[in-house]
Amino acid sequence: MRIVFMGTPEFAVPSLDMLLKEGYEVVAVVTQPDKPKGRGKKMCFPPVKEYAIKQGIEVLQPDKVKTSDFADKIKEINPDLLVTAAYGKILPKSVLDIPKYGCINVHGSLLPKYRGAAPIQWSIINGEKVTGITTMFTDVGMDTGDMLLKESIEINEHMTAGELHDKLSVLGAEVLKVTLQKLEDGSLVRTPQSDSEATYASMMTKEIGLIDWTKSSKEIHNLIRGTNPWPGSYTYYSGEKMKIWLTSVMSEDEHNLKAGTICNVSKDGIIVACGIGKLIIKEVQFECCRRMCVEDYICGHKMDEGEVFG
RNA sequence: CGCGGGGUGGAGCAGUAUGGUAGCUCGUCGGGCUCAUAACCCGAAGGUCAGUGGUUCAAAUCCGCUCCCCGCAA
Repeated sequence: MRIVFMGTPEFAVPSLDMLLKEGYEVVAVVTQPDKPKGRGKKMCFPPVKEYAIKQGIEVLQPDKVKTSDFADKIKEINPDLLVTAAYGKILPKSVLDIPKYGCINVHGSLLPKYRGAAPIQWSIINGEKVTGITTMFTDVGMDTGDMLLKESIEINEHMTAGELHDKLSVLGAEVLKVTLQKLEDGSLVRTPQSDSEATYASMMTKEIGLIDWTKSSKEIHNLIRGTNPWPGSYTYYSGEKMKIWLTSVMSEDEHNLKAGTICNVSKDGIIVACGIGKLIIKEVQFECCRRMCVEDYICGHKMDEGEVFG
């Protein structure tokens, strides 16, 4: 089976890897254009491109996919199937209709929940206990196509978005593998999504990471792990931006302290009063410094009880 | 050449405008106090001040270059 694989970030790499290991003929890889990245504004290849080059696969990086040029290029390649995984652009019907089997997408949530760009982060931020992978036939909407297979995975209360991402990217490859086997033996069943149950997971931005201390300790803890490692959560301490990497919920009881008040500072962590409950901060990072645990931080810095974050 | 902050005993920091004995908090080790301790008291070990070249009687400090870390921006 001739496959064109479309994907961009790290999440997509295990799926591409699986296709090759299973002996599928990946005739081209489509990925987003190179972008200047990092401190020196160096142009960087997307992870999928890095991988594809190592495997000697042709890489296409169109600026736009809703052009007849791109559709023509795919027609010329003439694949039997398109596989997408976190490609980052909505494909037009003119492209989706080209392969005889259509286009299969790997999505990092249990659809129709968390359609969109950042399902992994939002499922943690919202405190979900379970999420998973859904494979689906791609249509012209945003993750709205008919579902094929689902596999769920538990989220524990300490898991970060980064950890969940790594697990889901591997699970995604496995579910895709089974999906393709069923496609080939004709046993795939399409299940339409219930639009009324759909939710959307918008793209992550830095602003999402700003901590609102009037929320509960649990909600804040979820925000911090859901934005770890990117974009990260932060607050302000005496005018300086303070990024918070690691926390745990200390209590969920009512209290009458002002939200954001520092209750205790010790080498075990910084205890902060939230709207409801208290949170213990264990790892922080200030601008210009590397991230460090609170025990290290308080060695050379002052932070007193009664001061307020935010 | 995108902007900016850093690299100082094991950890986190001060010292750098005005060159002149290596300093603070913590940890470690030893001793003391205590029913006891993560608390307190006394003492000790531990540093080619990121590297490199230069200026100087003298460089953590001034000048040149290199390496590494981080924030913004993408």
